[in-house]
Amino acid sequence: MAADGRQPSTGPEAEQEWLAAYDPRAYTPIAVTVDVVALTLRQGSLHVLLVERGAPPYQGCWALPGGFLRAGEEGLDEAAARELAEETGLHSASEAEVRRCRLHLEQLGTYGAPERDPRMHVVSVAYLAFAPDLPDPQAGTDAAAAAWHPVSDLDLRPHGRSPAAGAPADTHGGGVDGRTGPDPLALAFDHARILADGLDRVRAKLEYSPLATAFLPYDFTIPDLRAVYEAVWDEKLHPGNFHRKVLSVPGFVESTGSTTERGGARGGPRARTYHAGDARQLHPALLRPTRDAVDDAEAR
Amino acid sequence: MAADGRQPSTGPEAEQEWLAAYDPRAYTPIAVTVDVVALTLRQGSLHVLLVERGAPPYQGCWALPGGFLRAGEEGLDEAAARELAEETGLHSASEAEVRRCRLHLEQLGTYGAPERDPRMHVVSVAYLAFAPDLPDPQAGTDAAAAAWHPVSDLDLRPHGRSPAAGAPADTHGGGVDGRTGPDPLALAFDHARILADGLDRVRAKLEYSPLATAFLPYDFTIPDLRAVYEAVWDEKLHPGNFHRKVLSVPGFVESTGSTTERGGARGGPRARTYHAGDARQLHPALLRPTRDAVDDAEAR
DNA sequence: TACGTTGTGCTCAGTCCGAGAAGAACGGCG
DNA sequence: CGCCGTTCTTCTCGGACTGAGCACAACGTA
Repeated sequence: MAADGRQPSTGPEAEQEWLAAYDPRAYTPIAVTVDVVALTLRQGSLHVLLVERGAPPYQGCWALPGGFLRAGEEGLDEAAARELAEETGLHSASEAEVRRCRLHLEQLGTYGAPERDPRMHVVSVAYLAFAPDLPDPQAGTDAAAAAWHPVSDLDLRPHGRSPAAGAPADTHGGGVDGRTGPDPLALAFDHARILADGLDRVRAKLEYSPLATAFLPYDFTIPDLRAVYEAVWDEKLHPGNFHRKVLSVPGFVESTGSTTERGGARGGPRARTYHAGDARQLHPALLRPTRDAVDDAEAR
Repeated sequence: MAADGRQPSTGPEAEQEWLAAYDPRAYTPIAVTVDVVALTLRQGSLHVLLVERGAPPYQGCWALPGGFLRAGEEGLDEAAARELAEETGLHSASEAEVRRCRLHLEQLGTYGAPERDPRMHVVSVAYLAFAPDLPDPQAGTDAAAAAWHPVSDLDLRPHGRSPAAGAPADTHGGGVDGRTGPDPLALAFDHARILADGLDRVRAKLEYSPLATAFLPYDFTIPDLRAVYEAVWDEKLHPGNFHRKVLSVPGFVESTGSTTERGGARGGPRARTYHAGDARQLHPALLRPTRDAVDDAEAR
């Protein structure tokens, strides 16, 4: 129920009294915040928008963008959209993109463990956003301390846990390409967990929803779309089969009738362009291959 | 972020000041509640646990069981489990069932529109529970006003909206069997929406997760499992193909080696018994048939 | 005992998917 | 300008899976 009105064993008078006693204003307060896991594709790899914390706790750490829900003024979806716009500078830079629905925003989950913030009990509603490649947040705005980070640079293990304790010792393929940072970035609060949940969600969502198009500009090619799937799933896909499959799913993409101006950077013919169709679900789904290995990993 | 600590354009002193100004204690308070969509199977049809409201608003209406999150004392999962136990009388009746993990509880979503409760801004974290057939909530306990209701008796359209306005005019198959109530029960607050989201979730979840077993006792037969799918999806399934499919998915069910004591109520041989396997996902998934019709309905 | 019901297993045809390959268009380089 | 490697697109083929129907045996009930 929204705010409780129960207690059936007594009359309505005691009911009113009990309700008054439960007025949260008189009790330990709870803060409600909205955090956003904003994902985009840059240079073929998945990036997440982070802000640098300027105050303790976790001062200097990177965290998901977010802020308080404005009580009585806005719903959760509005708050998430507002936070994202403030942090990316989207409001001025490319508001047209938002209007064109080139940005997907959905609720991810809510995190409310009492000890997740040392100051007080904070309930955070996390949102997941997919965006096409956006410009860097401009300095001089709210978003000065915000930046896109490659997901592979981040430490997604549970907090502060050493690799030997509990978690499998392998690096999970995050550092095989030898990126710059020797130790992966740790995130503030339980944001590593939230980000990990967001990544699970986006990986699953690409299978049965056409949301991969949200990572691309309005017009795109099938190889562009394949690059999204390959980046999110971290797997190479068979170009021919992917092409056949995408075109066979009704409502996934619609042809524009034209092609790209030039071929690929390393040669190859021009590709036909498409834009997103009107389907909200993919039937049949675009299942990802070699799920058996994933099965084994999850069963452990 | 959990509680904001940003504002990069000024120094840390202004930071502190700003943080203090955002202390939610000083602002309009927000209440956080936890509501539970508890589903079970009774006589072959899906039922949901509801409580009757004893106080305005929506006095006399049925609502989802729920209550306030106890600030600083419990997380969201704990609060949901507590509410469910209080409302069903599970704590005394069949705690063994809970211990055996015969009850599935997962977060469904969070609802925080400012006007969803007329008294104040209430953010509700909804949970979804699957349970085997539980006894009726006993009178004389917290759960006196609680009861299991067939889902098909409820009005799941958006609030107070007449069938002609906006929503399609068809009854969506909810009343074809001519059940007792002439008009379907309306739920308090936005609980019809929450329940509808829960139903969507459970229907989708049966496809790729083995959670159908959460609706059954520890030992069950394949026809029992088929009955769960048929009730949730509201579709008849092919017995032979269902049997083949369930046994072919690794980790879905494990044979106990024995059979039922008697045949079916209307004849037929004894069935072999199984219990849930250790798989957390179904590979390959158990896709539901005739999704094309669903496609059309969702495309509208 | 007869009959309808149902669990379990089988067959068969259609569809889908992974893998490979071919043809054509393109960029870059000598 | 011609060659070569790259890549978009289409095609083929064999295996796997799915939906539909059927068979048979075991069971409850009349």
